[in-house]
Amino acid sequence: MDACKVDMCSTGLSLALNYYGKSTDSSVGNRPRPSSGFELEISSSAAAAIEPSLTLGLPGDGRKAWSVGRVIGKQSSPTHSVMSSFPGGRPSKINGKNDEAEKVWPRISDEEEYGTSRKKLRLTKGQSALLEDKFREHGTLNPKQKQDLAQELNLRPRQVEVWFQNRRARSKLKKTEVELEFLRKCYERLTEENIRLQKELQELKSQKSSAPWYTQLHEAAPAFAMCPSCNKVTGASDGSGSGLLAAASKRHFSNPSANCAARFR
DNA sequence: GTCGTCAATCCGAGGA
DNA sequence: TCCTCGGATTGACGAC
Repeated sequence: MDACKVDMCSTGLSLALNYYGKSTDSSVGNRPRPSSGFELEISSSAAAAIEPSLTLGLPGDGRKAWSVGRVIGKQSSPTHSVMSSFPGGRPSKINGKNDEAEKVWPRISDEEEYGTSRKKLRLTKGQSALLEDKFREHGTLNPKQKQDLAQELNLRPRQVEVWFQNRRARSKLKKTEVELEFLRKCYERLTEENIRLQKELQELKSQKSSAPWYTQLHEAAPAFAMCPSCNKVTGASDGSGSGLLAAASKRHFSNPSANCAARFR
């Protein structure tokens, strides 16, 4: 697992972007648990207004335990073999090149479904376009819609189902990539902000230590205020702590993660 | 138990 | 030859 982490000392915030690499090992004997995706972890050491820990996991939901690699040459189960869409001996090309006229809703006959070699079906542009349109309308199809669409495209319902399944998976992947890019940018912004705040804090600290004693006294004044009605000297009413640091952090840190979080809404 | 969906993976086709 | 795309398979899981 790769991870990058930044501690925002001045704010008590800690950020970690974890990447869980994709496991390709699908050995049956010692089944690993492939888990892949990105996870942004925002945690706060301060028991303050920020959520103690926020984890954004991508893309797996942890539901899947593992998957066993396919056995080459294995015939699929009866239910699946009926649905199989790699018919043996089916020519994918005519005269070495796909003929557009022939490609209009190519039909696969039943006997072609049980062949030995695995030929890849390529959907025509028209078929793909229609499938895309339907996908934009609804990400999943009910059995009736599936049947109708299959009929319209001259495909088997199973092929339509598989197409939607793959389409969902790939669009999710795409979305994950976009989110990852956003999180990276967010992370970079927060890192820069953190560096800037640290620098500013240092400057303020050095200013404070080098200032004359009466200036320091003046800056500390908010801790002791005069009540306008009773003219008595009292402690600061909001109890928000010592002037310099509190003011500085109030002025410069107004929830830096808010901008990033807002964009997820 | 059946069905639908998902994650992981395979693997043929085609382009660089 | 390598890489990417995309259609297909498989097994797990949840809902019913």
